Amino acid sequence: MPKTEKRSDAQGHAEVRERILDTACTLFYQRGVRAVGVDLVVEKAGVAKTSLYRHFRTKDDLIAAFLAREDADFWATWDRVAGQHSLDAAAELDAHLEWIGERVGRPNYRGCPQINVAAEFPDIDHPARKVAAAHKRQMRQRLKAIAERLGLARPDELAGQLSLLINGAFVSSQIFETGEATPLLHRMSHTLIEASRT
Amino acid sequence: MPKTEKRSDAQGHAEVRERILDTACTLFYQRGVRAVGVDLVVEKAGVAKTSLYRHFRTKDDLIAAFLAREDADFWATWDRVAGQHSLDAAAELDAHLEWIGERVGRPNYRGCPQINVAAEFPDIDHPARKVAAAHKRQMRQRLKAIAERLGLARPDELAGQLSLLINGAFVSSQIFETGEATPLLHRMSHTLIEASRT
DNA sequence: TTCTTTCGCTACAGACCTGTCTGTAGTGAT
DNA sequence: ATCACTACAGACAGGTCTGTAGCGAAAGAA
Repeated sequence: MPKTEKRSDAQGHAEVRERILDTACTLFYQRGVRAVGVDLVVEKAGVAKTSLYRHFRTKDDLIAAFLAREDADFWATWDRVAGQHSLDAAAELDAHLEWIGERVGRPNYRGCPQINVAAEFPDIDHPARKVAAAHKRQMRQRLKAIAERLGLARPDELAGQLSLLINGAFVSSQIFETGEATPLLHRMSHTLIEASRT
Repeated sequence: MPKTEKRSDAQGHAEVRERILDTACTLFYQRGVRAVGVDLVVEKAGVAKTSLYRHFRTKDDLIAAFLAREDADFWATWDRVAGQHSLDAAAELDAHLEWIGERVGRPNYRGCPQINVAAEFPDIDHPARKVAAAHKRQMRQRLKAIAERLGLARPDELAGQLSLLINGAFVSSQIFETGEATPLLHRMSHTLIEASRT
């Protein structure tokens, strides 16, 4: 049975990669990227260091893969929520602000990974920084699409405002009390949209 | 002449400390704290490593001193601007958003140092994190004082909104074009204040 | 003078970093 | 059976990190 064997091999291969990336994501996010060495990732993942360097050319590539996964997870949640409000752009935006506000209020929340990595690595040519930049561009783009569906005169302006709002929520979690973020986001968003209608 | 001698000695002593802290501030902000070793600080400052460790017990203390200086500089600018608008709270707030917006639009702007250090060091007991937390608390407190002078019903709510606004501007500089931040801050601030009057 | 302090410089200890290399075991393919 | 591939384990190279110690020079204090 060559097919199943081949499949099991490919599965094993991908599984090791997944285990490394899973571990790296948790450690990088929780402790910071520069604070975590590859030796720790290898140990916690229970793999050989050679395996890590087979799947990721350098640590920088692993960091980029970390942000790419966070990016994918973020938009997966976004798309799932968006799918529940395909007919009502205002409700969709509220729903997004709802889960974002809930997320930043979690106990172990440590900010947006994209922003954190950008803070740690000044070089904008770093592979991870390119992922981060693309993530923030897409954020503004998606918010603009919502603003257009709302029928506003200057959708890009509102998209910029909402981007600033969300990024602000990401980094302001410390100064807010539990459950304060979501209603604050909702109220600000409604105010800005209402003002944008004139 | 013991007095002048003593004075010159004390001046030299303080001058070395200043040179170290100046250099550390520039390097830490421009390249990130973890990316800069004490050897580099010592070399760029033109001092001996022993001098650095005479004035700062550990690198962590130097990082805290870095944030404390940034904090002092920030409020010095704030106070200077506030002094020009002692009679008009609305004008004062606009003026603050003006210089903050201008600052985040500068070419080498790399975000708020307090936020960046918080991203690099997860431990909230780190001496630098305490400085950062106090800085953000004071920000909200000062904004609340302005909201009170504006005669609003819920000054703390507006203070929270404005804090989020300013923090958002600090980390969103990348997605804005040159000169976009200030008018955006002004428009959002005016909208939120107007809505807060009802 | 002599004593003390601080300075810059150099060297060092011990730990950690990234990335490579060697060697061994298992597994599927031919 | 032999080849090709991947896995784990561990040692290693070469560099960097923080923090300490010893050296002589400069300069004020006695």
